[in-house]
Amino acid sequence: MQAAASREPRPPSPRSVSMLPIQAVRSGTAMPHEARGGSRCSTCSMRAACMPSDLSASEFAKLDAVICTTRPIRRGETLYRSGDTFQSIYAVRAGSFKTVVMHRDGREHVTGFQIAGDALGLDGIGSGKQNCDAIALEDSVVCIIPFAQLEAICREMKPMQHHIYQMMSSEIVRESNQMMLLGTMTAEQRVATFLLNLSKRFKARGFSAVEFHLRMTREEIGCYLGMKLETVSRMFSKFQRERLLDANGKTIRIVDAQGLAQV
Amino acid sequence: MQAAASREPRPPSPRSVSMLPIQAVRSGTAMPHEARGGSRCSTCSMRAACMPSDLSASEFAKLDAVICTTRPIRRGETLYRSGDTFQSIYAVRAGSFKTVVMHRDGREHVTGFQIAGDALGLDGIGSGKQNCDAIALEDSVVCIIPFAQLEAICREMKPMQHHIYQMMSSEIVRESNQMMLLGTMTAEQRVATFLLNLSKRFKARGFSAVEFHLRMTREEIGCYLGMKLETVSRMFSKFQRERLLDANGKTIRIVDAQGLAQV
DNA sequence: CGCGTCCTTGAGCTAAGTCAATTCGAGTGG
DNA sequence: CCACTCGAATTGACTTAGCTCAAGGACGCG
Repeated sequence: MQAAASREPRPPSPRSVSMLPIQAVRSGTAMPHEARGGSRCSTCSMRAACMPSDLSASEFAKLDAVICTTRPIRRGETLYRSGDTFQSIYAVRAGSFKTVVMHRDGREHVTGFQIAGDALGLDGIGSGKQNCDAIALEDSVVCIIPFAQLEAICREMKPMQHHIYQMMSSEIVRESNQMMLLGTMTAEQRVATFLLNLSKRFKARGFSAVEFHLRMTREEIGCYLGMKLETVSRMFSKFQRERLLDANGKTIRIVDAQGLAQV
Repeated sequence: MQAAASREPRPPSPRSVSMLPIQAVRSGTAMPHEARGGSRCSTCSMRAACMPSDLSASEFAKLDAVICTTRPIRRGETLYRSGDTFQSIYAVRAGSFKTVVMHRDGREHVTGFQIAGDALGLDGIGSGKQNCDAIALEDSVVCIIPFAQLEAICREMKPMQHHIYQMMSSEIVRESNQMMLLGTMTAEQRVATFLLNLSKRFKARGFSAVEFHLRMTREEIGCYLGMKLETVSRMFSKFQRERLLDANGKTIRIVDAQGLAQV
């Protein structure tokens, strides 16, 4: 329970590592911390989501030197667990995750779903320990960003510093909105808001805003929205009857976004 | 109703002011705090809450040069409003606040209560606009911390940089826990958790953990906990019947903290 | 000392939860 | 390729926690 005083074992010199190809992933096993190289931010398709837009070439080079490793996570496996020592933050490069907080009495709550381009692990900085479990909803890949090194970079690179503040602040705002949803909306409104929000995020990442595949179960959605899985299912059916939605299992087609918005 | 764009007149040169006593508060107001002399972080009784503990004297001096102004806010007045241009973050020096987010349809939700030592305004960094209203629950005083200057300081002062990350991360964790509360707990559990949490925070600030005065109405509590004011009232009465609590209007005495915890 | 705000309590209602019975569908193994 | 299995999803019937509406009481402030 007691937090360790020093939480960041100095990582090895970034420079030496970044230039080398990292050994291939061991087959089959899911060892934490296995990592592979060749992941340059400067060429990443999700760049716009993770980085400030106004970096110079030399600044990019510095970043590439630090964020040199990615890690594949299979569906159902955890990227980190509540209580793990915090060392790095992560960016989802491909796939998707859920973050789950657990109360000692076993109560569970999904605090968020992260898709490609989203950040993970920001909640660990405060206490030096991860505060939730991050679990892959499908086979996924994350970029590993050692936080101590990121902090150092931010001290030299103003746009990067500001960007990190913005990311954290945005997470605070996102959570405020979710609190509002949980505190004031009906089940119907929550589900509608959830779908529209997902749609917007998919669109922002270049996917279809109208038709998409849910990676999570009804139960996980319910756990995120503060309701039971049966209620989620009923709302899906209801929206379908009202011609707002076309839901076929996990495939969702939004028929009337405006209608959904004013539920 | 319409928020003014900026309600913070650019403070005069920090250096000149920080050494001078700040002008007296307008007559009539009964400001509930000690001497209004220079607002130096280095001598502030709430220091431990706002600052890293390991600053050198010269580092303190730099901070004192930036965080030079305080602002009194009367009960019911707003420190900032949703949509205001973000410029500064704030530390509550005395008194207390609530933060309220509002949905376009008029739905309102209280996202937090802040007491002395707490930070305000972290949610504005992301978008450059304040995301909620901050309203004083009693006559209060805040320290104004211009964010651009704070960022500059953080680039030079590693402990301060880390401290800001920690504060923001802790806010994310706090909100996660509140989401869990809203998503999974019964009304009874929410109220018990709320009271114990307040108690803990008062204790951490040197006030009694057992007996305290609520600054907010039942309605505001309900709005924070996602329930109606009548339900809040009923839970107070229930706890009183069960000898867990002694509630007399806004004065609360916690009789059986352990009992409350396992409700 | 009178008025408005806040709080308490009761009675009945309703949205969402619980429990249960099918149905669907993606994998798995013969 | 089909049968089988097991988790996921849907739907219905019934229950209940918390909401709504209403009335009365307490308190604090001008």
